[in-house]
Amino acid sequence: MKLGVSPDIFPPRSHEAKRISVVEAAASVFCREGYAGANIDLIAAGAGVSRQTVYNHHGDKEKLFMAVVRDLTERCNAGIFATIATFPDQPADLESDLVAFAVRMNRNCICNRDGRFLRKLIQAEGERYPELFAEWREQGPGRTWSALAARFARLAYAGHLSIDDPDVAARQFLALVNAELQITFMLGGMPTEEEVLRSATNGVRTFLRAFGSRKATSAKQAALAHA
Amino acid sequence: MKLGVSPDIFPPRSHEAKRISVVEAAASVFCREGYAGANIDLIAAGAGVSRQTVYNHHGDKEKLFMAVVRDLTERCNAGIFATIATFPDQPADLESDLVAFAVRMNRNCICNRDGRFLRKLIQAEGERYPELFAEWREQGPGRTWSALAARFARLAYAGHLSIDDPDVAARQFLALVNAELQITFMLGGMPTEEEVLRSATNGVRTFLRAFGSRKATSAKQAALAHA
DNA sequence: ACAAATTTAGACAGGCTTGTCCAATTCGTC
DNA sequence: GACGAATTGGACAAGCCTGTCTAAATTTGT
Repeated sequence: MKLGVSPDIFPPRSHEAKRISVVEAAASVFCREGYAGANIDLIAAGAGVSRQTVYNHHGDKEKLFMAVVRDLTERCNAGIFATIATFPDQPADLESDLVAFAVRMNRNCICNRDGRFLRKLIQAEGERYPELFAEWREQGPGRTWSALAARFARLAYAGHLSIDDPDVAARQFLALVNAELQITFMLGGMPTEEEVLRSATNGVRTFLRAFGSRKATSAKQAALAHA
Repeated sequence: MKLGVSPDIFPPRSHEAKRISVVEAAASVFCREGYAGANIDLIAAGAGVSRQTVYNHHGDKEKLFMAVVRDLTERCNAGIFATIATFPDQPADLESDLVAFAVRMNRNCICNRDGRFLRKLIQAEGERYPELFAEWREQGPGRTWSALAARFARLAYAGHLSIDDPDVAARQFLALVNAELQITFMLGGMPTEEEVLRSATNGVRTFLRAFGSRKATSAKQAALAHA
């Protein structure tokens, strides 16, 4: 075991660590250059690995691409469901709790590295690999919307919201809190913390104007009147 | 018809027709395969011309790509502003008029061939050609939102809506009426007429729950109470 | 119909990329 | 330290693509 300072930029890594490193670098290059434009040498260099190692681990370019997509899909879905678990089921202040939830959702799932990469790969190559992205579609957005809809339905049942169709409300919630980030997303950019917060704030405000229950609203107005 | 101008200013009609045909075919191939994956032979075949003609008209692959983007940007912006001109400034039935407007917007600008192609090119190559898409960004979304915001402000001033910030309302209107089409757009697909109508109907309903003026609402309720 | 411009098909060089092979080196583990 | 597995760098063939060139065929304007 070497105890001296290693001059290498890349410290020694295990077999599995290298496999992961290759997938990470591949994700970056596939996203930046597209599938056809991606260069295995560039990926190997990005991973700090020889080209042969890339082939040893993943066979060929297409298998590597699939590994990248599977990896991103899995991590993104995990992040999304972890974040949905933080939904404010018993809100202290509904508006600020929903804004905070929306910001978490954006920061942890949509704007982060994995989210942006997966979105770009889906947009660029989705038509070429239908079966690959069909899995994402069912596991990801489908279940996300259902889970979110269930949470909103619970809020409505508890009297915090007035919702006809929880599925529609869930989709519209996501659309609203991202309304001002569309352009940034389309160009693959990363919105600033301020932009995320502003979009979420405006979106939640509109969402509550549409779906806020009259009970909660009048209670709040009464509280304001008392003060 | 002849004005005695030098003939070389007027290229033969089929010359120009071929130029257009090449750009159209190029748009299709660039979108399907990405910039790096696009093949000039494929474009030439799609346009029904020889490869040399492609080079005669457009120089090289990059110039051809820029011509494609400029073409799509121009046509899309023209379509968007033509559609915004049909905004219901004096609505008979606000809800159904806004739904019809949203459907027009989707059908003529967002879901049509040019819209889908331009969106995909921006997503795939936007970071590689910042100056090219910066123009689109300013001429397109920026002006679209301003124009739409102005129309909503007028509706609010006339008492049909209750809006704090017309710019935010305009962006949220677009986000809401497209809320249920996101997945289809992401995969580059074309939503059915029913999907467009349903998304617009749900979106406008929520929009009006949030921004419908109390005057109009209470007038409607009064009318219902009278009946 | 004639002359000029345009288009075509095909060949071609040059460059780049994928994927393989191999000998030398390094790593992990005993 | 020693042994087997993994890794490296480089060379390599094969294929693809861009962009150029040419000579022949076609179209256009007059």
